[in-house]
Amino acid sequence: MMAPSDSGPGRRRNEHSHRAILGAAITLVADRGFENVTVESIASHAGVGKQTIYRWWRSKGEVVLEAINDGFADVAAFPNTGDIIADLRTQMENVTVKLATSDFGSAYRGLIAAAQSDPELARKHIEQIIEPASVACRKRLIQARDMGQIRSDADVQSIIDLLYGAIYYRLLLSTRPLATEQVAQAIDLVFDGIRGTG
Amino acid sequence: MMAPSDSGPGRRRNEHSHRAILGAAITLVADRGFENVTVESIASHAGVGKQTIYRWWRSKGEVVLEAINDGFADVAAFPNTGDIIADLRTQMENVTVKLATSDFGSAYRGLIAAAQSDPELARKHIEQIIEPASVACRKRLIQARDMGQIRSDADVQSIIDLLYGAIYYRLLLSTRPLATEQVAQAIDLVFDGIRGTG
Amino acid sequence: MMAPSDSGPGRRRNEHSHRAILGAAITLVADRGFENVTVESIASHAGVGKQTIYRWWRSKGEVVLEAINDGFADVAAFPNTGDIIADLRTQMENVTVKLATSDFGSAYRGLIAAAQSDPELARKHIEQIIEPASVACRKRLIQARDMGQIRSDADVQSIIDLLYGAIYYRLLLSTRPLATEQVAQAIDLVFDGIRGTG
Amino acid sequence: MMAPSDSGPGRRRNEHSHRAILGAAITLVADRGFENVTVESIASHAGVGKQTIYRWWRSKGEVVLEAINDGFADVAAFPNTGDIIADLRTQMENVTVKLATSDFGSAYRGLIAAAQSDPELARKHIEQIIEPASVACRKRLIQARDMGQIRSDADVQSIIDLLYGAIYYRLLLSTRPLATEQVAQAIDLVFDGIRGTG
DNA sequence: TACTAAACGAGACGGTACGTCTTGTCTTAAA
DNA sequence: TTTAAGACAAGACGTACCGTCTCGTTTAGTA
Repeated sequence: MMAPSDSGPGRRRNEHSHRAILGAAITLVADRGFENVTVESIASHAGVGKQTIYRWWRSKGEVVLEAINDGFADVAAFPNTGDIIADLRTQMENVTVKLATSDFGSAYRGLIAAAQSDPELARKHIEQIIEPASVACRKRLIQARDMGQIRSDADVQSIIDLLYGAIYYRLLLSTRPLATEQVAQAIDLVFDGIRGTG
Repeated sequence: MMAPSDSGPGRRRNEHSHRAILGAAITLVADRGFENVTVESIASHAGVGKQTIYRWWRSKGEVVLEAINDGFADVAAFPNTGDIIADLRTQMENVTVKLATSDFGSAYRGLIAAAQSDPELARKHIEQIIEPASVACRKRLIQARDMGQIRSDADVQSIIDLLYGAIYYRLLLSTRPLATEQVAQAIDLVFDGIRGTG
Repeated sequence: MMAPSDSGPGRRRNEHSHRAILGAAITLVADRGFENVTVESIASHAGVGKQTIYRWWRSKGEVVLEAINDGFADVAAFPNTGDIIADLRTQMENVTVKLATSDFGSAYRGLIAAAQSDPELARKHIEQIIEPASVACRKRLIQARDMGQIRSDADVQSIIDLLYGAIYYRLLLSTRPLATEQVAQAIDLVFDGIRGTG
Repeated sequence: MMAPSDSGPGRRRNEHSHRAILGAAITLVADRGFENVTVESIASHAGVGKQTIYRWWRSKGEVVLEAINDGFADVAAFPNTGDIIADLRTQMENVTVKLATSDFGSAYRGLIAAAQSDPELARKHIEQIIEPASVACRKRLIQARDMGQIRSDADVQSIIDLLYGAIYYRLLLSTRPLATEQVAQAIDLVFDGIRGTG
């Protein structure tokens, strides 16, 4: 999403159309799957001209990225109860539940697929979704490490890759449904490897 | 790829065309990226009619799947030196190196992306690539567990998901290049969690 | 249709297939219209390989030409009662009735259409259908002229073109159905112009 | 050709492309023959997308119909000198000369052939070309009949069918070239049959 | 009784065009 | 000046047939 012109002459961006586009995108992607949604179908569903979409987004993928990013709002805050193991478990479960929601998960899979051949979209995906989650997780892990809750020699980024890797692997590469219990087992194994003496 | 008719009347499948198609697919995907390759371009590069592709494969994705599967041949055999930690490290490193090969890795990313919106292709990907690797890994882990090299209460499938998850996460969701050292760090963490008393 | 090899070793032409092909051609053309019939559909309907059709005919048009030529057999003989006016009227009515038969007429229209862009087919059509009819008509007209039944200065070929022209014009270029009464009116006008003093 | 939207929003039809398409159609049909021209070749010759052709015409045949109709403009007006015989002779000669022009005649033969298997195209051909010519001829004949120049009991439609039939018969079903002298002979015969006492 | 040769049903092959779809851009009239 | 509508050039889609080319089998004559 581009920044709206903050001032100057000319008609301002129509917020109603903006929301209608994001809404149509999410609805259509849920209905037909990411690949079967076209910019034209989003435009006609939103009662908007195609040009209005191309004016503010580079592609269908970026529309969906913005819509999905909104949807991740409720798992943005990393819990901090003082118990790192419990907090990681909570957060990973929240993320898993979110992704296991079939409409949302399927839209997100479509977005990730689109990003494989669109480096700019990939960059924005990392920047807006992956990195923030990673940073929050890293911050919490470092705090825990400082408190001795996890081993001081464990590489923080590797822990993050293991935790999220287990979830995304099941999201993208498994015929089995993504379930919290399964993910929990993998997480527990990581806990066993990283537990500190504190 | 369909099974060739074993007998009966009619002209036989042209193996030269078969190989030319797989070759053209790999070359083109490496050159232009999966999304920018069309069935038409594969056909014309292979000196073949489009129908000959559609006769034997359902889509571009399935052609690339067959070509990629051939390419995985040299990491199919799971090492077995008796030392599970060393064997896992070797295998994961081999897989990582394979996927880090930019042409191959990029083709494979395209295939995985295509499979997100084509359940039949996803099924074949799992069946022909993911499952065999998973089965080989499981077999080796169970043997190691029986020998006491890894904890008897560790869930084998979870271990597999963690190991492969860490690799695929970096392949699909990272701007950083996929490197063996990085993957190795994650693997070591898993080892710490699963090491047995043997 | 090509001539069969007159001697030598080798399997002889299969007359059953020959008839099955002509039959399938007529049936299919009647069912779907000339343009919607393919060599493949004739072959599969006749239970015959495509090559067997291409071995004996140059194209779909030539298969249909042979089938149609068979169908014209019953209007081949020109009546000769001594009264040229009555004979012409009889013959033109027979031809009209034949062409007004919807299956036959529609197949024949398809053949004429195909001949517009296939000079070889056009040549064979003229040679096998148009010319024989023309020759028979010419012979009868000349005999009548010699008997003084038609004007001696009337150009015979022009009479033929007028008579057949009126029929074919209605067959090929009219939305109105081809009917004997209508054709008869035109013929009568020609009679008025050519009547002799005998 | 469809009627343009009379108003409302949206880009207007591009008249330059419209003319380029008709021009390319005529040129190509003259060059290669109707059957060897494809919608794709018209599009690429006209520097136009295929969709722009399919947006305004149902088929190649309808493009050519429009182009041919333009070409008939100079024989649209039926002469009226007061002498019906002379006028008919003039008009029939003009039409013959037009159709004998090899490019134009060959394009028109292709159109008539296409119309044999496309009832909608046939309807438009009749409506836009055959009927107007027929109506003009009928009007002139009725005026002549009223003036006693032709027999009052002659069926006007039959006269028209004879005159045009003789021309089209030679256009579509003869190996001999279409020539005015030949057509003239047939017309004279009709004149002999219809001449009135005026 | 073999051998040779042609025709057969089946069906894969390299091509070409089809008519449809979607892309991202451009043009218009209304608000 | 932005909007919705919608035409535009481009080009890939997957399908249908084309006419040719194997296949392995069947049928007739030589030999």
